[in-house]
Amino acid sequence: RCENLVDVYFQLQQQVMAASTELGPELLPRLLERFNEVLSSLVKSSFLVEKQPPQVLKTQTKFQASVRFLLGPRLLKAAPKPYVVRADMVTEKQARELELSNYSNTLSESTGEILHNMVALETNPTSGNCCANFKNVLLKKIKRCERKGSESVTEEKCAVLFSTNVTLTPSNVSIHLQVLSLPIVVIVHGNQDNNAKATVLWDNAFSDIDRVPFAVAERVPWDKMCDTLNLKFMAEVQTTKGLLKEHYFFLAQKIFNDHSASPEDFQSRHISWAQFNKEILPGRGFTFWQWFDGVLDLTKRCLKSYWSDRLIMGFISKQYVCKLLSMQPDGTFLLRFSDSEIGGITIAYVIRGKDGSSQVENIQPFSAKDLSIRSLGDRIRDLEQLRNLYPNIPKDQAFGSHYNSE
Amino acid sequence: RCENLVDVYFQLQQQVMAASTELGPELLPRLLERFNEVLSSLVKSSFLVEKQPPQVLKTQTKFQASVRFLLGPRLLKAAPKPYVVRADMVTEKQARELELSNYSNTLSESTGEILHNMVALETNPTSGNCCANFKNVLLKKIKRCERKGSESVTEEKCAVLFSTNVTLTPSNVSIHLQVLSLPIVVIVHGNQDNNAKATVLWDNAFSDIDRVPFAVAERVPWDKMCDTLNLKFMAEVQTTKGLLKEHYFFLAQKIFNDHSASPEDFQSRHISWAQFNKEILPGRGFTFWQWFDGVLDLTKRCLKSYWSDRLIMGFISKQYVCKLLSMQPDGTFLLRFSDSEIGGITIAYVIRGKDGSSQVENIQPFSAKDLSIRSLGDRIRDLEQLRNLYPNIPKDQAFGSHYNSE
DNA sequence: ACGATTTCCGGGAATGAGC
DNA sequence: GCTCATTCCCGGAAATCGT
Repeated sequence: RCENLVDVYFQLQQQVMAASTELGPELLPRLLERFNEVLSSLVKSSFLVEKQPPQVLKTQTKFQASVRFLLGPRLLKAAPKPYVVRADMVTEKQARELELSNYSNTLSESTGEILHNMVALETNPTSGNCCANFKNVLLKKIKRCERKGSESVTEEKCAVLFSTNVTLTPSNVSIHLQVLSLPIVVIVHGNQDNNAKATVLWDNAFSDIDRVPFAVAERVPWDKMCDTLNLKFMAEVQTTKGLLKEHYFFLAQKIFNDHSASPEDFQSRHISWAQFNKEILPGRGFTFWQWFDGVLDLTKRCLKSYWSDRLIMGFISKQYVCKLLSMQPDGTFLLRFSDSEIGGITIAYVIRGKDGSSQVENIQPFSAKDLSIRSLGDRIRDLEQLRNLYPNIPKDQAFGSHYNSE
Repeated sequence: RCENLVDVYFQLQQQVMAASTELGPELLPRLLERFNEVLSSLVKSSFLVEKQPPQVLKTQTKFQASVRFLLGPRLLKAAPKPYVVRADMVTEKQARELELSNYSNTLSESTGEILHNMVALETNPTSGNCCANFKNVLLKKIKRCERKGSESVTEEKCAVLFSTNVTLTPSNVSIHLQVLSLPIVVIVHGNQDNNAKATVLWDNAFSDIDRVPFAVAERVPWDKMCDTLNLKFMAEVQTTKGLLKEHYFFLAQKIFNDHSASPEDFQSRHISWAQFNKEILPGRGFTFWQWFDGVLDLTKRCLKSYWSDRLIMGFISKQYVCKLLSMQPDGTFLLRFSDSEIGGITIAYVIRGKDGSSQVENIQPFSAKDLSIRSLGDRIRDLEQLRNLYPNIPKDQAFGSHYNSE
């Protein structure tokens, strides 16, 4: 597709050249200059990141990336010595300056050394793709920017700048190609992964297509956030069963810390980045996202099939569960994610005395580690006091297919 | 002490110089040359490794070492710019060549890059020590030698060569100082630690003082081995209670795989390196040393106090235990190290029926991990069938001080 | 003193080398 | 296919930084 444009370009150029005598000495140079501009911008925009580096990037850990020069096969046919593409870390500020200069600047200082960052731009003879494949790249160390106030390192976005100089074959024009990766959060330890993922999620979900790098809204409509959380949940857990209205309502209550508003009230509200992953949930030791990510992780690792069978109510408050279960017969239970513990799921069940009194109990939440020792299904089978999954499915019917053979 | 020798040397030299005219033109040059030799050898032998690098050295892991130039304070008083000592890995072969050349050669090729291997030789003003302190050294990668046949990388010995050039102040003589560390086994992963420790233990215990680097006997008298194991055991476990005659007998039976010889027979035997840590014990998946080191580790980590109270028979065969216990009353037990499992301790006890029949049981051995969950003492308290520690100490009396509060 | 950030490194798992 | 050797990297613990 891109090649066609080049063909058109060259045809046009030839026609102009053929008609050069007729065009007169004033028009011709201006036309030729215009041609150069067009070619240059065409060529530059055909230099793309094919495989993005990981957006949460850990130092001292190998990663992969690749760039592709779409017009390479067309314009670099007789490359004498292979062109080399280099990859460099750039800060958000550097990226912004590059963008402003329309990618004509070259990079001054490095913000972190990348090992094996020079790779030949090669045209694969079979597929005809002109790529530079960074297979063994590793960020040695990151130089952090000066941060203002409460900003944490996991809110800091950088990018990888891929750049090379090529000489186009027919015209012998030398051209500097540069392209930026998507924004990247650099971490040095797994304990920063959570927060880095939040930054990336927020950026990917709420940034405009053509923004100044890497500006993104500070607050967004809650229903957009819901969509984002839902997509993230389904992608992460690998399930087709998404979040439901009631789940969103519960999540809204949690993130806004508002237990009086109605579902409709929340619809029109806005949620800020601070509420999402900076402010600690009241009475807890973690943020909304840290909690939600814990649920993602637990569900992905241990509860995928249960969730997909809709056996997990999950996103529901303890109080509401209490209300629901207290009207149910003895041994009715349901599953909800722990509010107090990251990555925990708990079983709530009702004990009903002969006199009709009812009491709702919550079992100490299970972590992914617990469930890897003995699965949720088996644990449910073990517990005699559990009879029916809310509203009233006999537990063996609901969970039978998840029991492991004794 | 060393300084005194230098003083004597200089006095002697001055006397000779004073008498120079009397000595005549033939004698004087020869005397002076002799003086130089003496000074040189004196100076060279005052360059020492103060703190040895770890003899089991893992790549990519920081370590420390230091060298000291005893005559530094005496002979380098007015050093204009600080002298730099460098540290390099050398193979056994290189070490041998250095030794042969009497440390006059310089190193040709490196066998592994050491990071931060250049350190200033500085005289501490308060203590007056002239040292180069390698605080932050790290072996990046090791180049292995070609190995013959069944040799494993953990049998390969190298060393660190410390070297520097200094100019002595009074005489202005320049001199090249070199000194080798003790032999070192380089590993790349913790799973090689065992075998590397075996090589080092064997080398430290059985090498001659002045040997060609790093020659060591291939077989040694068993009683020397016993001493070595005993010293190692006490050092490692940090106990004053060493191994006993019966323990040596059991170890001999195990390592020689000979269950008919008497303790005296073993006394005169020789044990080979292969028997120590190359040959797999019959029917087991490990060598003698691997097993013994497992015992060391377990005892050091979980059983120090029990061993020091002599509550652990430990090194005793299952068969012999059976014989001992079967003549004891019901519930008599003792503790022995597992033969089949590395780093395991098992409880053997006797069950005596009312008819006088007896049966000796062995409890599934406990590992260090098991014992860190619940200690040995508490486990013994838990087990109702255990009554008296062999020969006949009530268990609460023997182990009472090791019980943890409930 | 505390939380944030980073370094250090043991050890499981994957990969590669040699047979 | 196995064993030996190495690389890769998670995540606990400790050190260090910043305030």
